[in-house]
Amino acid sequence: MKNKYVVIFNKLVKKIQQGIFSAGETLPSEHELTAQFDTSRETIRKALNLLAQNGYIQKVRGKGSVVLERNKFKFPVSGLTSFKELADQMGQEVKTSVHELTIVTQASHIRRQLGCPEDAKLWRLIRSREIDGERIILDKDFIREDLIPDITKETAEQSLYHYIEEELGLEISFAKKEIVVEDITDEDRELLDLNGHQQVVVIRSYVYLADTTAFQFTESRHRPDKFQFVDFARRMKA
Amino acid sequence: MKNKYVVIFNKLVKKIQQGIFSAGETLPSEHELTAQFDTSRETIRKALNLLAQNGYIQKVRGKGSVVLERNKFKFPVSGLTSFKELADQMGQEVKTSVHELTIVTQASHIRRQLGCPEDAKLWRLIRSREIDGERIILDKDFIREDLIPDITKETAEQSLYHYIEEELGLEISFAKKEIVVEDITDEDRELLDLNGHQQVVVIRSYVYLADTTAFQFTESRHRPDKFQFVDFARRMKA
DNA sequence: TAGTGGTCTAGACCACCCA
DNA sequence: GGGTGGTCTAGACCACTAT
Repeated sequence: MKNKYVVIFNKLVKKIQQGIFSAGETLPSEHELTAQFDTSRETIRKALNLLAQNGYIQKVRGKGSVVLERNKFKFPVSGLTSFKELADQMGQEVKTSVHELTIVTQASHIRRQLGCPEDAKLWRLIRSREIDGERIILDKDFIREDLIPDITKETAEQSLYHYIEEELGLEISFAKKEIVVEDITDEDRELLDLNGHQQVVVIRSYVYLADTTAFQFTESRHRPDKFQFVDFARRMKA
Repeated sequence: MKNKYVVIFNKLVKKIQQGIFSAGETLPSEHELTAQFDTSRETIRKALNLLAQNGYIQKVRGKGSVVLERNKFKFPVSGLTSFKELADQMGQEVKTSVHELTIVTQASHIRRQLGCPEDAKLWRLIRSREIDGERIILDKDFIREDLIPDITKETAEQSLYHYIEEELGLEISFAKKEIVVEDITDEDRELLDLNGHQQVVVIRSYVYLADTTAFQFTESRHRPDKFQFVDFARRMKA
């Protein structure tokens, strides 16, 4: 909350959410905002770029920054969100069960994908997520033990990301994801309430730290009727 | 190709693709690049931000811009890509069949979502996509007729986006997407080679022009075994 | 300590939109 | 023509990483 442009971004988000700036209208011009926040125009522009990237506004040359409607979709913040954040946002009751938490020394293909030493140990973590009394999601993680040394059943049941970012002070930076649909496995049958479904939606992701090291591979298997993914894509600009 | 930072971005991409800068190494420092390209540091930073947004590099404070590996996933350019671009990238033989191309005056719920006048007409376009001899994808579009007046069977079979951007000179800006899995309909059964599948992956999207007007709603229905979505998410920064 | 990227400033000129 | 956002410059100071 220190960066000036982040502070300004947050203030503008609040005003949009409160309806002080409402959809369809334009924000005050960059020049005006520069005066209001007593800063430079480039700083204002950084704040506005953040608003645009998060789908709050769209900038139109010669016209202004138009406030967009944000309600047609509920946005679970496109991209990097932990399961817990998502569940909290949805306001649903969620129960996580840890089925396996072990150290493995095999799985060299995953070790290679993560780009870590051949002798590195990996955590193997299997969790199911129960929402409204049904086990709907199966999360299977491989996590580098040399980077994240202490994982307990308790942290795995709570938020792993919170532990990594807050307690270990590591910064999670980006993730590559793949979404496909696959036939169910015996493991799915055992650990999920499939309700007759024969396929699951599989999200595979590699998660990277701020120093470019990959530390986690996750396979998240969702029952199709309870799966939703929302995305907000825009043409890339600087 | 006029903007200085875009030109620099393209030159750096080429060098990375040629392996002149290879994965794991760092690019020359911003200071150095400023001298090399005879420009200001902020301009170099814009080019580097583009590289980062497109997954070519990751910047690490105090260290440099690290070149990332780009081959673990094939990236079909996250976000806004037309079907034709995608198919071209994959190098697959694709055949598009137009099943319906009409003007509708009902469908007021879609008209409301698009935020267009109640009396506006909408194109209704239904196409199937055949890849390797199988009809795998069913695309159902609603398009504002007041913005895109002339759609022929031929343009619908070729690239609609090419027509909109190149011929009409409209700039497509961003899209909101939702991905879910649904049971098949009679229409799916009729127009797709489902190969026994009982569900399809449905991508619903609203597509916006640069002036913030929504002009298209698309429902793209994919046979699950042929569906893949790749995403490259990063923490948002300015 | 030297070098890196991150932020911030105060100007400038341009392309575009609208009255 | 006056206002808008888009680009670009030439500095400055800071936080971080390496050695």
